[in-house]
Amino acid sequence: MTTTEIDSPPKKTRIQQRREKLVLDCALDVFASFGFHGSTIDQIAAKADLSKPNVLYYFKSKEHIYTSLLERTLEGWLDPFLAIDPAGEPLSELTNYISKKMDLSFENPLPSKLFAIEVMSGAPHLMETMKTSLRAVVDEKAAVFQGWMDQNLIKQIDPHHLIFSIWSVTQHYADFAIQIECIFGKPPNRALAKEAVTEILLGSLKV
Amino acid sequence: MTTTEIDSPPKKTRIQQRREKLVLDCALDVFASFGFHGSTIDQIAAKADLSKPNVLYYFKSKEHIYTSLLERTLEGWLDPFLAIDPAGEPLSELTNYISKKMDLSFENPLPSKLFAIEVMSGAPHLMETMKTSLRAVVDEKAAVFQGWMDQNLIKQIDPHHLIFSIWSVTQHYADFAIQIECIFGKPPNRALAKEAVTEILLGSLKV
DNA sequence: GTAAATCTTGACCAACTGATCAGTAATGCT
DNA sequence: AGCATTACTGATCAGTTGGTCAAGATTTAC
Repeated sequence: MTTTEIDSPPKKTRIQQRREKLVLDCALDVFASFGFHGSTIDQIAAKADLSKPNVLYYFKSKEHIYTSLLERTLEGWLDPFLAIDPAGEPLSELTNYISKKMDLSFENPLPSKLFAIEVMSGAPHLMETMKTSLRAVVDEKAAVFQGWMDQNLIKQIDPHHLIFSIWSVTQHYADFAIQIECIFGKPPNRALAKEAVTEILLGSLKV
Repeated sequence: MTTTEIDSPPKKTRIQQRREKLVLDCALDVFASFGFHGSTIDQIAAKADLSKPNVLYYFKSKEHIYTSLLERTLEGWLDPFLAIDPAGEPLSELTNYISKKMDLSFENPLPSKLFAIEVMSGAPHLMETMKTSLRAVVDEKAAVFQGWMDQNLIKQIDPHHLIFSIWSVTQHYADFAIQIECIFGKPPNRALAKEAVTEILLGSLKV
């Protein structure tokens, strides 16, 4: 009569929780560099300091690791995007969104890289999500942007392409961090990057 | 006294030329989707309709295919960028550059994807090039942009980040073509995309 | 035509891949 | 303590990988 029966399907041990998180963290590191086909369970196991069978004790297959990782990563992915407030002041909402995305790119670039490689590999595990939920979310926010434009709060620009532009530029600082560092000869000044990017992306929206 | 002795080192047979090109074309298709580690010689051979040993007859290893491909692709890569004329009218030069990059992304997206995956995999084969020649080229054009800004022909924006933004947005239409198609439910209207992107990227530069 | 050079292939190899399994160690529970 | 569940391991397997090689087919040059 202790803590049984509640939460019947996912009765996770403490070790299970820790190990699964450990494996997913290490898997993110590997998959975000080499994609699904280019990564091996051995790489993940080595990074997690576990034996390969032990990794497969927590996830029944390589694909299960990958899909679990995609799900977990997807969870927090659209949060800043969804947080854009239709009732807020357009330019400050967009500025804030870009700021959050740039912070994410600098502090936590791996999820962005994971998605990028998945999409470039043909998106076999994300296709359905993109065609349904992602599309719905994008269309919804595009409508919000369009509303702002109709009210003449910002200039007229195709809202979908505006979203794509913001995504591509901000995530570029995650996906292409190495290239940027090579060209600068050092890691970029984050504040400067954020400022420049914001001005480039939003400068044309001011009425 | 026919066509001998000229071009002494690379005395390529007609078959050699054709086959090497065929292999590289097919390799581009494979490597641009799965990266170096995720691709196999068998995939390339199958796509080229050649046997694996036959592919290895023309390139001694998988890595030789890959590096040859990177070299060949890099050749034409920076051409539009280098073609930006310091003496030209800034906004039309930039508009023209963006137009060319967008056309490339739509018509020939694979080179962009190839580079993207290579960079995200840690750029093991491009590191030196990026730190030297690419950096030099970017710095040179950044100086040109800075010159335009100093003459007040366009507004002040950090030129390096302007270059990164243009690259990321235009190449996004190559690298993330699948995602864009999922969200639109169909391939995007190219003219509209080009127009929107140009306005977003350059709108803030108008004096 | 024919001989030399080029081209192509099937068979093969060692290393690695994802995955299984029987058995062992550690842990949790009373 | 003692027992059941959970956690972990080495050995192993079948399939795939990059790469080799000797031998045969084809093209080229004269």
